[in-house]
Amino acid sequence: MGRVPCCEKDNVKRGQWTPEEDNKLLTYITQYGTRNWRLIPKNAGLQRCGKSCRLRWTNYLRPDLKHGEFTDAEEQTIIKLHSVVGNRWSVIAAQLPGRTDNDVKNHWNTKLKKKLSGMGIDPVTHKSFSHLMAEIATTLAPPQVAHLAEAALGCFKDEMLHLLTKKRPSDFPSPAVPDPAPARPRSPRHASPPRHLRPPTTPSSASSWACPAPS
DNA sequence: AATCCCCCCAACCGCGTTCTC
DNA sequence: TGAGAACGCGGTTGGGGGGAT
Repeated sequence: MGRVPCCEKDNVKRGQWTPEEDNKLLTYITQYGTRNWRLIPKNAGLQRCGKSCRLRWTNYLRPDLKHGEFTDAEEQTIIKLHSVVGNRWSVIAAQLPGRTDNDVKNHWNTKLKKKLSGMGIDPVTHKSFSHLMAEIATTLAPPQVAHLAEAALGCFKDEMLHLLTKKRPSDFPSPAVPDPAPARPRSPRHASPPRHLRPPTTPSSASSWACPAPS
C-alpha cells in the first residue's frame, strides 16, 4: 500500500507564513507543547499541514534559535564536521547551538562550498584539487591520464570564462565539446536508488569527476 | 527608470526510521 | 510481530530582493 499523505492537501494553505499564523502556532506550542504535529494545526486554528507547522517551528519560531550571520568559528565547525560526517546536516547542526539543519545546509550550499572551492579545496572530499588530480592520475593508465587532464583543463577554462564574464560555458560557441548539462539541471527525484541502498554520504564515498557547476 | 539575472533562504517533497497499537 | 501512523531528515524548488546592465 502507498504511503498516505500527511494531510488533506485541498484544505491546506501553503507558501509563506503570515505573522498571524506564526503567532497562533507560537501561542499554541508555548501552551501545549509539540506532542502531536498532526493535531497541532487543527487545535491551533491553522489551515496548515502538521509537517509544515513542525518545519516552521523548528526552523524559525523556536525561541532558542539564532537568526544572525554565521560566525567564523561556526563556519570552521561546519567545515570540520562536514569533512567527517558529510551531508549529515542534523548531526552538524547539533554541534551548533541555535542553528538548524536547514540553516546549516543552506549556508553550506550558498557560502561554504564556494569558499572552499575558491581556496582550491574540493568541498566534497575536502582535499585540494591538485592532490585529487595526482591521486586520480596514479590510478589511471597514461592514455586515460592524458584524457582526464584535457577534460580538467576544459573545466578550468569554463570556470575561468564564467568568472571573468559571468556567462555560462554554454553561452560560448563550443563546436568540439557539447554542453553536458543545462545551466540549472532539474534531475528527476528518483534517479538514485532508495536511501537504504545508497552508501552513506561521507565525503570519501563521493568523487569529483564531473566539472563543478559554475557558481 | 526599467529590465534582467543571480543569489539566498524559507518551504516543500518524498523517503527511511521510529513509534504505537 | 506486523501494519499503519507519525516523525525526522536530506534534497530540491521557487519567489523575493538586490545588484548589474
